[in-house]
Amino acid sequence: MVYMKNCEDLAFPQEIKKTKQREEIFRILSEETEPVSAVDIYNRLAQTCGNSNFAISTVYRALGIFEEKGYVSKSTLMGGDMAYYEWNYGTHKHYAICLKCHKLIALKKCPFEHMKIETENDNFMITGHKLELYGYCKECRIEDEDI
Amino acid sequence: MVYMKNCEDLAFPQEIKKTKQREEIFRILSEETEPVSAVDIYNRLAQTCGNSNFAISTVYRALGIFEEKGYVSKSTLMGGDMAYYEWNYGTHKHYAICLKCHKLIALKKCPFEHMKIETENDNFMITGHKLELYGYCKECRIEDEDI
DNA sequence: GTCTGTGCAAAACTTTTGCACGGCA
DNA sequence: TGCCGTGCAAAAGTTTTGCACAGAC
Repeated sequence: MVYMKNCEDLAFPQEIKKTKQREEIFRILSEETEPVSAVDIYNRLAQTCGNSNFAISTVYRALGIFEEKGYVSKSTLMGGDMAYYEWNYGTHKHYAICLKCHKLIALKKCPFEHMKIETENDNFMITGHKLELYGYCKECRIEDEDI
Repeated sequence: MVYMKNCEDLAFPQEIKKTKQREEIFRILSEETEPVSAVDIYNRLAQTCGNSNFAISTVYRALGIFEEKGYVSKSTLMGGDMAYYEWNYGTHKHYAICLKCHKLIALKKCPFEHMKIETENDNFMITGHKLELYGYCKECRIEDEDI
């Protein structure tokens, strides 16, 4: 995990070789406040750089490197079949996902920060976790009073 | 969510039409104590019933129905690209996943049972959640002292 | 007959891989 | 030269879909 003092410190990681493509992918990830899929990134590249010389495999490969070095975290939202990627700003984030409109709402803080969790035999060393909440956002509850 | 008093109550759900294929899929799910993939189920069907007349699409369709009615929960473990399915015994389960040997270890209880979680605008109605823990199990820590 | 579930094959979709080329030290 | 990243196409793997048929009511 890479820790930074604040968002202004955000820069392309030194340990990863810079290329035009990786810089663009980094820019998109760093501008984004929500997890994005590889295809999202690819489409956004097509918009900004013309539908020119970017390959989807380049996106996957760059994301793979970023993830391997701990700069990006990968997750599968809503048990879906596509992976979403998000730049790691030191502290991780969790989301609540509206079951109706699929909007993501960030949690104020990680509920596990100071929590002790017991596994079956109490002999598991926990190093990380993933959490997703499901439910209904304010707007969807107002629209549909059954909820 | 379907609540049952205990495991002996476990029976094929009345609201779903019984077929030979669905009963077999149900049996495999109910015998299994860990999440299984559609392909796992398919292979186990091939073993028990001969490699005869079962189609993988039948497995997916049955799982889809079970999930839709709330009897089965689907998840993607370890950010992988395959979905795993598990029969819902009323109370849900969480797992700790060993990053080395990939073994699953069940949590003693859900850490969210009585927890209040705040979202950004405090206007989200939480109805469910998914949690995965990562780390190292006892055996893998002993084998590899670096951990 | 009607309805629903199924097997089979094909398609769709996400992700990975092989390979040749291009840029750069 | 050697190395690494890339584009392109093809492949792999998971999941879905179309269609005709079989079985139940």
